[in-house]
Amino acid sequence: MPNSVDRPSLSRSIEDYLKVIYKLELESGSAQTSAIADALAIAPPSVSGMVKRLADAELVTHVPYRGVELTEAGRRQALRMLRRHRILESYLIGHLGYDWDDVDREAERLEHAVSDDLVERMAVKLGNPTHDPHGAPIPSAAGTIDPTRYVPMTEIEVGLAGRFRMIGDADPERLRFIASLGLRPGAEFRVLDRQPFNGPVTIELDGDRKEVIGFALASSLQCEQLEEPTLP
Amino acid sequence: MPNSVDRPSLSRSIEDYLKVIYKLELESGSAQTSAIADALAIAPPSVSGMVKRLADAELVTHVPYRGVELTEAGRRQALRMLRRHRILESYLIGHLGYDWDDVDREAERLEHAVSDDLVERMAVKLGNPTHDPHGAPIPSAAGTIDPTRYVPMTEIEVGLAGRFRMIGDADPERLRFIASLGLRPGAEFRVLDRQPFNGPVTIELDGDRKEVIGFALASSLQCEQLEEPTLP
DNA sequence: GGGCTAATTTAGGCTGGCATAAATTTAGTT
DNA sequence: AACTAAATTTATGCCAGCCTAAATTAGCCC
Repeated sequence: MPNSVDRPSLSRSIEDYLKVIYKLELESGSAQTSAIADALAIAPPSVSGMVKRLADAELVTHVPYRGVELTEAGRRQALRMLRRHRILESYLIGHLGYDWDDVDREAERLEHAVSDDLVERMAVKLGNPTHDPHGAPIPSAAGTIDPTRYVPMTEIEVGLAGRFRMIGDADPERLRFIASLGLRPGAEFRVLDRQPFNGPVTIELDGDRKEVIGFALASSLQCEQLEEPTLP
Repeated sequence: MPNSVDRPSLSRSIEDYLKVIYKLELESGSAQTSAIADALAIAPPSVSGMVKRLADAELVTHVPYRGVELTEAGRRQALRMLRRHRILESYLIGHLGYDWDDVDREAERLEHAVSDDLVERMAVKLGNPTHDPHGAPIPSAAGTIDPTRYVPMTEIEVGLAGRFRMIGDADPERLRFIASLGLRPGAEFRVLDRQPFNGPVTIELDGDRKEVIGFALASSLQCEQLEEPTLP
């Protein structure tokens, strides 16, 4: 019996808050009330109220007017949710015929309902993957996660090669579009051109195909830089 | 797109009420406030309140002090939940290694979260089964269900043969015990003895093994009678 | 450092879903 | 027909989570 006693079972709402706070901390270092409200599509005062409850439960620390930070317990729960979500996505795609772009909604609903036991059974069926089909790292059951940081495609210099690793976005239309370009996690490319003023990026794929990608989209594509820039 | 518009999405609580009311109607013809309260382990006044809401939503008709009856819409939703539950159980057992006795809890949690789409995908993977591993009929996606009525083991006369078809109970301990007797859905037996005053039933299994089963347990075993009683 | 704006929190309200205590109805005696 | 026990409903209240409107605070500009 790996589970200590009975889970206090966080509410669905709290689980969502923790997930969002984790992502915000990751992206911008801190989680502010309005950013949380935006991400969850609720009004800022509602966030203030919930933040108080989260702080009471010692899942976050809160400095008034300054934002919120996950405690160790909060981080553990957030990673647990992330694991659930990504294992679920992987399983739905691998064993139930879901599409790359279509799977997020379903995983979002299930992640609040599945037991840890079920998640681990799915993980076993999948061969305990470390990355999901979007290229995102899957936290381990113990709560550790691959800390690799990627760079947005918009920051790779012209002339250099890169490898597309992960798409943070979950919008099905964007995912479908990316897939239609032939960009799947692991795909290599070379940056041919980068327009100034947040302009589009042109890349070469498979050694011959050229694709032009808008700035907003390109900056959501997390990549690995495969060559060092030549010093001037 | 089989789904009309967007589901009004019943709350988890309402889904549970409808399921319980359906089962009570099936077992005893009617669903009374206290029976619902018992089944859901909540206080009777809470049921009164919810019944009002269910009646407002036209899922149920309510005659004060007399109990409650599903409307056509309520019945449809109840059968939808039953399908979810039984498809989920079947899938968890068939594809994720869950045990017969262990699966109910997990299905109970998931049935409120899965989409219709996912349920149908699971059904396809299972080959669109009509019965779940406990022998219970699975409603079709269209909302029809095998109307076969079985009789409790306690009502089969001494000397006659029967076939165990279905166990209504979900208590893991009871399920394990039944399994340990070698009683699986489909198993044939012959009633050797039936004690009066709600006494135990003795059956013969596999042509030679004798088992004595207490009244309470035996009356939860839904069976088919395989021979007609000889007229006196 | 005074004042503006934007972010945040407080105040007060609503709904769903539960509870307990008290009133009411039903049904079964006698 | 009246009484009583059990079932049910009404009356209130609580908590989680959301809302809007109003007050407060932080950050910045001049």
